Amino acid sequence: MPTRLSHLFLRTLRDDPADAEIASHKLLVRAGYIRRQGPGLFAWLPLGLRVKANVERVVREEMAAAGAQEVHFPALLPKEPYEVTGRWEEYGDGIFRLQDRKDADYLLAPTHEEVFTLMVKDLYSSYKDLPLTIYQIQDKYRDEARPRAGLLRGREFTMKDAYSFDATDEGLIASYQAQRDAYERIFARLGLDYVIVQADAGAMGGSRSEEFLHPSPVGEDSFVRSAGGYAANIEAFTTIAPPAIPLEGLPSAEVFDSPNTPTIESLVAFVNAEHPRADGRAWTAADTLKNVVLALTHLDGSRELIAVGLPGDREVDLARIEVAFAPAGVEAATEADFAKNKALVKGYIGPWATTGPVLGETGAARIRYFVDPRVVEGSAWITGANVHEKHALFVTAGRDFVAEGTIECAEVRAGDPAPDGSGPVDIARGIEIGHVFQLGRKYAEALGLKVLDENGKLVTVTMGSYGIGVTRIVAVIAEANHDDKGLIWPSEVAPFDVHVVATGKDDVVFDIAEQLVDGLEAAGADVLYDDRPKVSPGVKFGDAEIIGVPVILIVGKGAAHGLVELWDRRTGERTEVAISDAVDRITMKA
RNA sequence: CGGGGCGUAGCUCAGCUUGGUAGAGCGCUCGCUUUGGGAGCGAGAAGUCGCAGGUUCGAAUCCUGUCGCCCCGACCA
Repeated sequence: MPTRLSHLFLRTLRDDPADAEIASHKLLVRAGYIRRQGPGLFAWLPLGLRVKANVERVVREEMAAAGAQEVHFPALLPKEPYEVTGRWEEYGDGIFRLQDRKDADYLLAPTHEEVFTLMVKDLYSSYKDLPLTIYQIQDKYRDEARPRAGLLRGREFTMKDAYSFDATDEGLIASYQAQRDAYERIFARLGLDYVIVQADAGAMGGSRSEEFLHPSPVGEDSFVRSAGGYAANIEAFTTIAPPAIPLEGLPSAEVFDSPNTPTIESLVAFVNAEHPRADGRAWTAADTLKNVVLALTHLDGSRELIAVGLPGDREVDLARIEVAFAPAGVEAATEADFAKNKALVKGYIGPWATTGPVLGETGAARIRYFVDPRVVEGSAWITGANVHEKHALFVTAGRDFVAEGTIECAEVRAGDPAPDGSGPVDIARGIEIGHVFQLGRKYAEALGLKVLDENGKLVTVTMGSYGIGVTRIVAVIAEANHDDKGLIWPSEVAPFDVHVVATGKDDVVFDIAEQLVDGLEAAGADVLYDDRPKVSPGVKFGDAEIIGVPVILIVGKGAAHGLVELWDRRTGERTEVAISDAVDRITMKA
């Protein structure tokens, strides 16, 4: 049966909704695919549901081809499994929690590693049962601090999440590769550009992790890539450390007065004026060591001050630092923090003083100290002397101070060298549409998922988890496929194969249109039929454009002469065809 | 959580400075006309002006509080 526009639950809107910023959000609402229900919550209308179902169909087909089996878990789950793995606490405010009538704690699952693991533990106990990959397409819930951009970041969203279970490391690699390959096929079929980037695996506790990013200026993820093929999420980018310098013969550190130089800029100007370099080159911000005091908030709520040292020409990147300290939170230290720690002289902090080390657990400030990878042994810096209006020259790493370790704490810049030697990187924005993880044994260990191997020994299963954001993909496709008139769906996910528009006041056009609709349906096409009487052609054409079915068949003024028009929504091209040829032309195309 | 903005009809918004019976366009209903690019005329339905308190003879408008939403940042598999 064709879908008749006269009865379809749809109202297209002439104005952009006031709360929408990006094209996909505006158009999906205006074209009647979705409606907002609350912050980050959307209802799906008939058109939207069809597109979403098409995305899910592609995912299901490729999951099946990759040997994954579909299951379905509740979105509402008891907290216990999440307590065992620590995620009940780790998620903090990030999940929706609720109680039943007996006050037992539940959550709306943000992701399902725990219960998949437990289900496999319940049913399987032999290596012969593995490998196994199971998946579901299920709504997920996250209490996002700030939902935004319509479907791109919602608090309820549909995700395909797959989990692989293997007895061996080699098995995990194969299972991971099978999902990764499936993802490439899925995105190719959906016509979506993507870049596979190295991701930070730390938070999920795994060994290898890659994200599929769709490059887009509205994306929330920054990633870097080099012409030589390196690509990484900016949080996973690693800095090449320069070679260490032998300490012998290096000049000693010397403290100097530096009145009114609380910033890097003022300091550089001052040393160039008062302590110029012997070699004639001017000092730059990159010669200074900037020490920034941060506060970690650990899972138990305790607060720990730390310091990071990095070249003064770089800003700190808190997101990259978070990776190093996950799951602890990181924020800049407050005035109160400085007030409590007298050894930290704001504006003049350095790792070293004439009285000995200052930063570091054994230093005067008694806080842990980490440095950027560029701060290698033998590198000498201009840095704070821990006395108000005093700095020091030639403070040398490995001699005057020793850091607890190196961490990635500095911003990444376009032009920085890729760690694999493939050249300088540039920085772009992307939308995460898929993520594959080698989880390893973290969850299996915590939940006790073991199988007997061929020697009769119990071994812990190794796992992978693989996500695709289904609702997000609907938005991304809309974002990538529209013009100023409306949506333009790729045929694989379009809500209909063809949109038949009957226009005119003569009953003949409607009779001919009905026959064409029947013919198209008989040939297997999904048809949207604009059968509305007394609606002007302009309105019908406008609705066809905003709805975005790629193939439009206009039955109108030419119908009496045996002609209809084929309208390609993407190119705008209209072709007159004989009524008798119309069905074949369309179904061949589709 | 920090900064900014906004809450008035289904939607997009005006009115608020300077208090005096609630407005427009779109959409919706009915009638007539119109039918290849969001049509015309006429007649309608539709709003606790986010909420609560206060000032006042009188509050959408002024004051206080509060809730919500949007944007930027922070956060975010």
